[in-house]
Amino acid sequence: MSQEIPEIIIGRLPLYLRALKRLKMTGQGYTSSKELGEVLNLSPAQIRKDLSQFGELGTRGQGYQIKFLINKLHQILNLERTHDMAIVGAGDVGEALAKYKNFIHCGFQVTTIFDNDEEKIGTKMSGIVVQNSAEMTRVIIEKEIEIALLTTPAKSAQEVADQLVKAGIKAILNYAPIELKVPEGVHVEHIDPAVHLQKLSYYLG
Amino acid sequence: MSQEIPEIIIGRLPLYLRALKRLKMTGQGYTSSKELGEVLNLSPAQIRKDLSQFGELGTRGQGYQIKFLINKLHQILNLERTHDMAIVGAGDVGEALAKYKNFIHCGFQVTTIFDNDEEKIGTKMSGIVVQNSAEMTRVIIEKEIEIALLTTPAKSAQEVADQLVKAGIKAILNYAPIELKVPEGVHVEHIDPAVHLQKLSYYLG
DNA sequence: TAGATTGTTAATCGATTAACAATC
DNA sequence: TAGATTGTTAATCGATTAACAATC
Repeated sequence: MSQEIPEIIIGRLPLYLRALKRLKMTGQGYTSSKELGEVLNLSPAQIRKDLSQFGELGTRGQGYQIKFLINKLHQILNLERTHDMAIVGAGDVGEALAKYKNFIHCGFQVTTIFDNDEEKIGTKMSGIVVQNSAEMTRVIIEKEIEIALLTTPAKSAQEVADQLVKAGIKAILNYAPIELKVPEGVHVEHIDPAVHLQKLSYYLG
Repeated sequence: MSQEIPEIIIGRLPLYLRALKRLKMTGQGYTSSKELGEVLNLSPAQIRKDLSQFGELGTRGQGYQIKFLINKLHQILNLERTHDMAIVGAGDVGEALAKYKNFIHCGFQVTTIFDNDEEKIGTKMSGIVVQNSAEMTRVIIEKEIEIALLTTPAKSAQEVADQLVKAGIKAILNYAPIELKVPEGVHVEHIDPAVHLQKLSYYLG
């Protein structure tokens, strides 16, 4: 049935989900593409087009039932179960992510932390014992970890990514300031605050 | 001369800059759109098109002089001076950003931290005294802070953004999981790890 | 000169928007 | 029935790519 949905649409689904959860808290049962558009600064047409990729999720004349649509998005985005994640790199960024409270509430949890620094191995970070990176492949497979949060320095990021791919990881959230090479079928998202700031800086001119 | 450059192009310039700095470290003097494309997983044509928006920055037959192009991008992106930033919200995310080491090396520095929690006001976070949010407008103007890192809970984010706008802030890096409404001329970039993870999660299905 | 690579035009591709019949 | 709002088609818009003359 469903043929290849454009990545740009997949990227918007979490925003829809976030907005819907927010609207649900206000107590209302239904919303419309118009209302969602206002909340998200998107056009109603775009929202209808995006959602229609996954079937007829609304009702003409009434709009979208919030509860139903949240459920549907959970299904589509594979959020019906919690995903286990590993942090690779027990530096400041790794620590911040280990402490980050929103994850569990969004369907994710950090279960494992790796580092190659002898000083750090065996110590606890946010309640989790830091393990030796040398054990990474084995542990990832054993614990069925699905997602890696890559927080090593740029220098070693590609090497670590290669190991993660070997361990069967298909999803990497990359905090290292470098573009990673990964084979087809492995997905990488990038977060680099400096890149965002430099973009903002342009508009200060 | 230069008429309205598309935002999508501005967003790629920091990536070019990052890649160029990396190439410079290898010691080579020139690069090409082909090489940059390989490093960044972009097409050479796109890189040439993007750069040509800002004049003839390369030399036919030779490519781009790395030093010159880095300089030029610094000019374009307003990175020839350091930008002062304020963190609003002294929680875990705020703390992580206060500690983040890459900023200064990219042309940014955190000079001020605000919070409205009596317990936190007056304490130090990464060497910076947390100030009362009630003083925010005054302090931002006095210290000529240009960029705000918004790390409050979603609940208060819009209200804080409104105050920031009143204080004359034109650039906000928003870590709160909510879309902000800001007037024309104010620029917002969003960072929400959960949104990236939920996108990745789709591809695990 | 031959090889390399830019800057730029035209062609292609894909995403967004407008419009409206369907239908609650 | 009248009003509202979806799902979908067609039109528009903008971004990417291909191709090549210019030129080092």
